[in-house]
Amino acid sequence: MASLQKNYQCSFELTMDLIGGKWKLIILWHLLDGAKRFNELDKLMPAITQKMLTTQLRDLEEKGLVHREVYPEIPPKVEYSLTERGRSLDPILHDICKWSTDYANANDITIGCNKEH
Amino acid sequence: MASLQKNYQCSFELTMDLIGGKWKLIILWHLLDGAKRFNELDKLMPAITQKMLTTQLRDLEEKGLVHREVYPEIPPKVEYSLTERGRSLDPILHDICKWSTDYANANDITIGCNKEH
DNA sequence: CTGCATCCGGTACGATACTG
DNA sequence: CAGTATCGTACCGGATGCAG
Repeated sequence: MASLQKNYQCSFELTMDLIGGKWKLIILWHLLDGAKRFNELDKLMPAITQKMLTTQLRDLEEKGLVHREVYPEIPPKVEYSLTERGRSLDPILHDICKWSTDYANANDITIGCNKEH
Repeated sequence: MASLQKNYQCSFELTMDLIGGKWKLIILWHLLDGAKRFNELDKLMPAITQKMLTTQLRDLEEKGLVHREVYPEIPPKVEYSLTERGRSLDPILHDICKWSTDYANANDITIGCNKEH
Protein backbone atom coordinates (compact mmCIF):
# COMPACT_ATOMS: atom_id res chain seq x y z
CA MET A 1 0.00 0.00 0.00
CA ALA A 2 1.27 3.39 -0.88
CA SER A 3 1.98 5.51 2.13
CA LEU A 4 0.44 8.92 2.18
CA GLN A 5 3.19 11.25 3.18
CA LYS A 6 1.55 14.58 3.15
CA ASN A 7 1.66 16.93 6.06
CA TYR A 8 -1.72 16.69 7.64
CA GLN A 9 -2.54 19.44 10.04
CA CYS A 10 -5.71 17.76 11.16
CA SER A 11 -7.11 14.26 11.12
CA PHE A 12 -10.14 15.47 9.20
CA GLU A 13 -7.86 16.46 6.37
CA LEU A 14 -6.70 12.88 6.25
CA THR A 15 -10.29 11.69 6.45
CA MET A 16 -11.31 13.68 3.41
CA ASP A 17 -8.37 12.26 1.51
CA LEU A 18 -9.46 8.76 2.43
CA ILE A 19 -13.21 8.84 2.04
CA GLY A 20 -13.92 12.26 0.57
CA GLY A 21 -15.32 12.75 -2.87
CA LYS A 22 -18.63 11.96 -4.39
CA TRP A 23 -18.58 8.18 -4.53
CA LYS A 24 -16.35 6.61 -1.91
CA LEU A 25 -18.88 6.42 0.90
CA ILE A 26 -21.45 4.87 -1.39
CA ILE A 27 -19.01 2.25 -2.63
CA LEU A 28 -17.95 1.35 0.89
CA TRP A 29 -21.58 1.16 1.92
CA HIS A 30 -22.38 -1.34 -0.80
CA LEU A 31 -19.34 -3.41 0.05
CA LEU A 32 -20.50 -3.79 3.64
CA ASP A 33 -22.81 -6.45 2.26
CA GLY A 34 -19.88 -8.54 1.15
CA ALA A 35 -17.62 -8.89 -1.86
CA LYS A 36 -18.97 -7.59 -5.12
CA ARG A 37 -17.90 -7.74 -8.72
CA PHE A 38 -17.21 -4.67 -10.79
CA ASN A 39 -20.40 -5.07 -12.73
CA GLU A 40 -22.50 -5.52 -9.63
CA LEU A 41 -21.26 -2.26 -8.21
CA ASP A 42 -21.88 -0.60 -11.54
CA LYS A 43 -25.49 -1.74 -11.50
CA LEU A 44 -25.96 -0.73 -7.87
CA MET A 45 -24.88 2.81 -8.74
CA PRO A 46 -26.71 3.74 -11.94
CA ALA A 47 -25.30 7.26 -11.96
CA ILE A 48 -21.61 6.44 -11.81
CA THR A 49 -19.54 6.02 -14.93
CA GLN A 50 -17.21 3.08 -15.35
CA LYS A 51 -14.27 5.40 -15.34
CA MET A 52 -15.18 6.94 -12.00
CA LEU A 53 -15.90 3.54 -10.51
CA THR A 54 -12.48 2.31 -11.57
CA THR A 55 -10.76 5.42 -10.26
CA GLN A 56 -12.46 5.37 -6.90
CA LEU A 57 -11.93 1.66 -6.38
CA ARG A 58 -8.24 1.98 -7.18
CA ASP A 59 -8.07 4.89 -4.77
CA LEU A 60 -9.67 2.92 -1.98
CA GLU A 61 -7.43 -0.02 -2.71
CA GLU A 62 -4.33 2.12 -2.55
CA LYS A 63 -5.42 3.42 0.81
CA GLY A 64 -5.93 -0.06 2.18
CA LEU A 65 -9.68 0.11 2.63
CA VAL A 66 -10.68 -2.19 -0.20
CA HIS A 67 -9.23 -5.45 -1.43
CA ARG A 68 -9.13 -6.30 -5.12
CA GLU A 69 -9.14 -9.97 -6.06
CA VAL A 70 -8.52 -10.88 -9.68
CA TYR A 71 -9.56 -14.31 -10.88
CA PRO A 72 -7.57 -15.24 -13.98
CA GLU A 73 -10.52 -16.55 -15.96
CA ILE A 74 -12.18 -15.96 -19.26
CA PRO A 75 -14.37 -14.01 -19.06
CA PRO A 76 -12.54 -11.92 -16.47
CA LYS A 77 -13.77 -11.81 -12.93
CA VAL A 78 -12.69 -9.27 -10.32
CA GLU A 79 -14.09 -9.07 -6.84
CA TYR A 80 -13.89 -6.15 -4.48
CA SER A 81 -14.25 -6.50 -0.75
CA LEU A 82 -13.53 -4.49 2.36
CA THR A 83 -10.28 -4.95 4.20
CA GLU A 84 -10.40 -5.16 7.95
CA ARG A 85 -9.71 -1.47 8.16
CA GLY A 86 -12.37 -0.75 5.63
CA ARG A 87 -14.82 -2.78 7.66
CA SER A 88 -13.93 -0.75 10.73
CA LEU A 89 -15.84 2.08 9.11
CA ASP A 90 -19.05 0.13 9.52
CA PRO A 91 -20.44 1.93 12.58
CA ILE A 92 -19.48 5.32 11.19
CA LEU A 93 -21.19 4.60 7.89
CA HIS A 94 -24.33 3.53 9.67
CA ASP A 95 -24.30 6.61 11.88
CA ILE A 96 -23.80 8.88 8.90
CA CYS A 97 -26.58 7.16 7.02
CA LYS A 98 -28.93 7.56 9.94
CA TRP A 99 -27.94 11.16 10.51
CA SER A 100 -28.46 12.21 6.92
CA THR A 101 -31.75 10.34 6.76
CA ASP A 102 -32.92 12.26 9.81
CA TYR A 103 -31.79 15.47 8.18
CA ALA A 104 -33.65 14.61 5.01
CA ASN A 105 -36.85 13.83 6.88
CA ALA A 106 -36.67 17.04 8.86
CA ASN A 107 -36.20 19.12 5.73
CA ASP A 108 -38.59 17.45 3.29
CA ILE A 109 -35.82 16.07 1.18
CA THR A 110 -36.60 12.88 -0.63
CA ILE A 111 -34.00 10.24 -1.20
CA GLY A 112 -34.45 7.77 -3.99
CA CYS A 113 -32.86 4.59 -2.77
CA ASN A 114 -31.94 4.20 0.85
CA LYS A 115 -30.72 0.69 1.10
CA GLU A 116 -30.87 -0.61 4.64
CA HIS A 117 -28.45 -3.05 6.16
CA MET B 1 -32.99 28.03 5.60
CA ALA B 2 -32.86 27.22 1.96
CA SER B 3 -34.26 23.84 1.13
CA LEU B 4 -32.08 21.59 -0.91
CA GLN B 5 -34.28 20.27 -3.62
CA LYS B 6 -32.01 18.08 -5.60
CA ASN B 7 -32.82 14.51 -6.39
CA TYR B 8 -30.70 12.50 -4.06
CA GLN B 9 -30.34 8.88 -4.99
CA CYS B 10 -28.56 8.06 -1.79
CA SER B 11 -28.25 9.60 1.64
CA PHE B 12 -24.49 9.71 1.26
CA GLU B 13 -24.93 12.05 -1.66
CA LEU B 14 -26.78 14.36 0.67
CA THR B 15 -24.11 13.89 3.30
CA MET B 16 -21.37 15.03 0.97
CA ASP B 17 -23.39 18.08 0.07
CA LEU B 18 -23.76 18.92 3.73
CA ILE B 19 -20.34 18.22 5.17
CA GLY B 20 -18.21 17.41 2.14
CA GLY B 21 -15.37 19.58 1.00
CA LYS B 22 -12.06 20.33 2.51
CA TRP B 23 -12.99 22.42 5.52
CA LYS B 24 -16.48 21.76 6.83
CA LEU B 25 -15.62 18.95 9.20
CA ILE B 26 -12.79 20.94 10.70
CA ILE B 27 -14.98 23.97 11.25
CA LEU B 28 -17.71 21.92 12.88
CA TRP B 29 -15.12 20.24 15.05
CA HIS B 30 -13.85 23.55 16.37
CA LEU B 31 -17.35 24.78 17.01
CA LEU B 32 -18.08 21.80 19.24
CA ASP B 33 -16.16 23.73 21.86
CA GLY B 34 -18.69 26.50 21.81
CA ALA B 35 -19.37 29.69 19.89
CA LYS B 36 -16.40 31.26 18.18
CA ARG B 37 -15.72 34.51 16.42
CA PHE B 38 -14.58 34.71 12.84
CA ASN B 39 -11.08 35.62 13.83
CA GLU B 40 -10.80 32.83 16.35
CA LEU B 41 -11.68 30.27 13.73
CA ASP B 42 -9.22 31.86 11.37
CA LYS B 43 -6.44 31.49 13.92
CA LEU B 44 -7.42 27.92 14.72
CA MET B 45 -7.04 27.00 11.07
CA PRO B 46 -3.83 28.57 9.86
CA ALA B 47 -4.12 27.03 6.41
CA ILE B 48 -7.55 28.32 5.47
CA THR B 49 -7.99 31.57 3.61
CA GLN B 50 -10.52 34.09 4.80
CA LYS B 51 -12.49 33.66 1.65
CA MET B 52 -12.86 29.95 2.12
CA LEU B 53 -13.75 30.40 5.77
CA THR B 54 -16.51 32.81 4.81
CA THR B 55 -17.79 30.56 2.06
CA GLN B 56 -17.86 27.44 4.17
CA LEU B 57 -19.51 29.17 7.12
CA ARG B 58 -22.23 30.58 4.89
CA ASP B 59 -22.71 27.14 3.43
CA LEU B 60 -23.09 25.55 6.81
CA GLU B 61 -25.43 28.31 7.89
CA GLU B 62 -27.62 27.82 4.84
CA LYS B 63 -27.86 24.14 5.61
CA GLY B 64 -28.93 24.78 9.16
CA LEU B 65 -25.86 23.35 10.87
CA VAL B 66 -24.32 26.60 12.05
CA HIS B 67 -25.85 29.71 13.55
CA ARG B 68 -24.48 33.14 12.75
CA GLU B 69 -25.01 35.86 15.34
CA VAL B 70 -24.14 39.41 14.39
CA TYR B 71 -23.59 41.93 17.15
CA PRO B 72 -24.16 45.44 15.80
CA GLU B 73 -21.06 46.93 17.33
CA ILE B 74 -18.07 48.86 16.23
CA PRO B 75 -15.77 47.10 15.66
CA PRO B 76 -17.97 44.36 14.24
CA LYS B 77 -18.42 41.15 16.13
CA VAL B 78 -19.83 37.97 14.65
CA GLU B 79 -20.16 34.72 16.50
CA TYR B 80 -20.65 31.31 15.00
CA SER B 81 -22.14 28.42 16.90
CA LEU B 82 -23.63 25.03 16.20
CA THR B 83 -27.35 24.65 15.83
CA GLU B 84 -29.00 21.71 17.52
CA ARG B 85 -28.73 19.74 14.31
CA GLY B 86 -25.13 20.69 13.93
CA ARG B 87 -24.47 19.49 17.46
CA SER B 88 -26.11 16.17 16.63
CA LEU B 89 -23.02 15.46 14.55
CA ASP B 90 -20.94 15.36 17.72
CA PRO B 91 -20.66 11.55 18.09
CA ILE B 92 -20.00 11.12 14.39
CA LEU B 93 -17.24 13.71 14.44
CA HIS B 94 -15.62 12.04 17.41
CA ASP B 95 -15.84 8.63 15.76
CA ILE B 96 -14.36 9.95 12.55
CA CYS B 97 -11.58 11.67 14.44
CA LYS B 98 -10.75 8.49 16.31
CA TRP B 99 -10.94 6.37 13.20
CA SER B 100 -8.60 8.56 11.19
CA THR B 101 -6.19 8.85 14.09
CA ASP B 102 -6.06 5.08 14.27
CA TYR B 103 -5.47 4.97 10.55
CA ALA B 104 -2.68 7.50 10.83
CA ASN B 105 -0.97 5.59 13.63
CA ALA B 106 -1.17 2.32 11.76
CA ASN B 107 0.36 3.86 8.65
CA ASP B 108 3.05 6.09 10.10
CA ILE B 109 1.28 9.24 9.14
CA THR B 110 1.94 12.22 11.33
CA ILE B 111 -0.73 14.73 12.04
CA GLY B 112 0.26 18.19 13.17
CA CYS B 113 -2.46 19.30 15.48
CA ASN B 114 -4.95 16.83 16.81
CA LYS B 115 -6.99 18.82 19.22
CA GLU B 116 -8.80 16.61 21.69
CA HIS B 117 -12.15 17.30 23.19
C1' DC C 1 -12.64 43.00 12.69
C1' DT C 2 -15.24 40.78 9.39
C1' DG C 3 -15.79 40.24 5.60
C1' DC C 4 -16.64 40.86 -0.11
C1' DA C 5 -14.65 41.30 -5.24
C1' DT C 6 -11.93 39.67 -8.60
C1' DC C 7 -9.07 36.74 -10.96
C1' DC C 8 -7.12 32.22 -11.79
C1' DG C 9 -5.37 27.30 -12.02
C1' DG C 10 -5.91 22.43 -10.99
C1' DT C 11 -8.56 18.66 -10.69
C1' DA C 12 -12.57 16.18 -9.67
C1' DC C 13 -15.99 14.70 -12.32
C1' DG C 14 -18.45 13.49 -16.58
C1' DA C 15 -19.67 11.66 -21.70
C1' DT C 16 -18.42 8.71 -25.08
C1' DA C 17 -15.99 5.34 -27.54
C1' DC C 18 -13.05 1.52 -27.69
C1' DT C 19 -10.47 -3.11 -26.08
C1' DG C 20 -8.23 -7.81 -24.34
C1' DC D 1 -16.56 -8.68 -18.05
C1' DA D 2 -13.80 -5.29 -16.57
C1' DG D 3 -11.86 -2.13 -17.67
C1' DT D 4 -8.75 1.95 -20.82
C1' DA D 5 -8.40 6.18 -23.78
C1' DT D 6 -9.75 10.85 -24.94
C1' DC D 7 -11.73 14.80 -24.47
C1' DG D 8 -14.38 18.35 -22.16
C1' DT D 9 -16.22 21.12 -18.23
C1' DA D 10 -17.47 22.97 -13.85
C1' DC D 11 -16.28 24.49 -9.72
C1' DC D 12 -13.55 24.10 -5.66
C1' DG D 13 -10.13 26.24 -3.54
C1' DG D 14 -6.22 29.77 -3.51
C1' DA D 15 -4.00 34.65 -3.91
C1' DT D 16 -4.59 39.22 -3.46
C1' DG D 17 -6.75 43.56 -2.73
C1' DC D 18 -10.37 46.49 -1.02
C1' DA D 19 -14.36 48.12 2.18
C1' DG D 20 -17.54 49.43 6.10
